[in-house]
Amino acid sequence: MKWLIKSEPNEWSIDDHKKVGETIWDGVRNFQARNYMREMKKGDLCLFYHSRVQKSIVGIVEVIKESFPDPKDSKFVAVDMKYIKHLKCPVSLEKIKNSQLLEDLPLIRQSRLSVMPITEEQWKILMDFSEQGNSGK
DNA sequence: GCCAACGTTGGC
DNA sequence: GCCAACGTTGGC
Repeated sequence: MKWLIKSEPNEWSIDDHKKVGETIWDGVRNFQARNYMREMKKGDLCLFYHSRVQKSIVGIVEVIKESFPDPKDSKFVAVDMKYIKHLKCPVSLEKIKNSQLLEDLPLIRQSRLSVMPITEEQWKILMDFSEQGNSGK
């Protein structure tokens, strides 16, 4: 499956993730997001979204270890993620909103959800956007 | 920085 | 088990 995960770049950015390569993805404190994380499989790819400050999808990471109890709160779960790459051009929230093809993305529908599944079709559209440029910063 | 939306908590 | 109060997220 494919996913989209959010992070505030002030707290954890795609650049931080690039530096360390592989790291734990923890701190998710929402049951719906947790349930999605439990479904993540090794090898699944995730879009990395910067919330608040940049509001753009900026890169791709890969699940390298499936869900295990969050070390800080065992009611929730964490996974391990490996940095794959930055997108050629970030895909802004504005651009996603303007695309009718993506209006069903939970990112639009449910702005507070921090982990969400992405369909193959949505993934493909977003990959196209990331190649096109002029997506704004 | 504000505040709407929404998830969670806790008193009843 | 309901729902008001509270806390947090994240777009604007």
